[in-house]
Amino acid sequence: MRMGEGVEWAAHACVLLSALPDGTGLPAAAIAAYHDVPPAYLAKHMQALARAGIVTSARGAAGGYRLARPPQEISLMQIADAVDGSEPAFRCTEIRQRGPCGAKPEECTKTCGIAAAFWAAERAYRRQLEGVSLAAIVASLTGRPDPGKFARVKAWLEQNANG
Amino acid sequence: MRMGEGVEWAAHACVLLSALPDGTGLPAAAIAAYHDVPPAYLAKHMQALARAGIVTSARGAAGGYRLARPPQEISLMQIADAVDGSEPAFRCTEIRQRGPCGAKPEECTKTCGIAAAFWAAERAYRRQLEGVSLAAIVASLTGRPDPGKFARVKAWLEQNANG
DNA sequence: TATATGCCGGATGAAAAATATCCGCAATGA
DNA sequence: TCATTGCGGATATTTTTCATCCGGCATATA
Ligand code: FES
Ligand code: FES
Repeated sequence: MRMGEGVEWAAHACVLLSALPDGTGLPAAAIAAYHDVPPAYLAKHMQALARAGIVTSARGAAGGYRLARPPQEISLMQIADAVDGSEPAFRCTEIRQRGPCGAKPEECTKTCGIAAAFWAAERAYRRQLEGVSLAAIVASLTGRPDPGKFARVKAWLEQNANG
Repeated sequence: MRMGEGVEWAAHACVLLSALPDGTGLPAAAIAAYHDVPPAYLAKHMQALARAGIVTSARGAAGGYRLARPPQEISLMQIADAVDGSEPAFRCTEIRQRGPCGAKPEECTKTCGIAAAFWAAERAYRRQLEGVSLAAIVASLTGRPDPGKFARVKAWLEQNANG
């Protein structure tokens, strides 16, 4: 069971966008350059974030991406859903209805206990991620290591942001 | 993020094995026929269950599979791990160390907050599945619909089991 | 011992999904 | 007008999953 690597890219992109000065936009190409990932592919993921309403996009010269909401109101779950899809990981194919002793459809009014257990576990997973906001992530990242780092990022942003 | 469909097969296979009379074994081909799934492929998953110590296998005439432990001591998590692998779904590629403002390795002594959040959610998922025993699944399945069903399964097993 | 049964593991192939790129189009500001 | 930038679709490449097959070995039964 593996999650697409685009989720890591998108989450870090959102962290970067959270440091973007108000009223400016950051082009997808700049976000890709910052993280050293393929620009065309990251652009796809940014489009997914835009469709999900997590970031807003402005086309044309002086355009780019910025967060659609304050970081407190963006959760990791929303980012992962936008990029990786929100379908359940466990897919029940109603195997209990197949074979020589298969249950008849009218006997299967309630979901199979196995599927129910997996889906309950996925709900626990989702509940956990819904409780982690982008703001909390940023706080855990910027607080620590070296104040110069934040300044360098800010300088890079001012050079590469539009607006 | 999707889980292999072999997990559903293996879980149902374990449910079936839990109804197997003591001292008998059920060949992989019989398990496949019971669920109407490709025999050769299910055999692979059964081998994985055997390697994980969830079922034991007996070769030769009158051989087959049976549970290695009582159903109370088998969890859905163990089955999923055996069949689908136990690697974390979220893979951190240390993207924070890349690009023009990348952090130096010596700054990255602790795991990135994003990866930590995803892995914490996966722990919640695992904790949930570890709490569901095969015995609980069987109870939720056999209690309900129709007593004749259980008898039919038993009869099928007696016809197809070895031992 | 001979034979049939049945698991084991590796090799192989087909199908699907993830990864990655490109291009034409529309929108926007200079 | 013209350069810039996001949008969406089409396409190509790589990786993973799904599935089958076969030779080898172990075991029970006759
Ligand atoms: S029938 Fe799909 S999990 Fe039981
Ligand atoms: S560097 Fe991998 S999740 Fe942050």
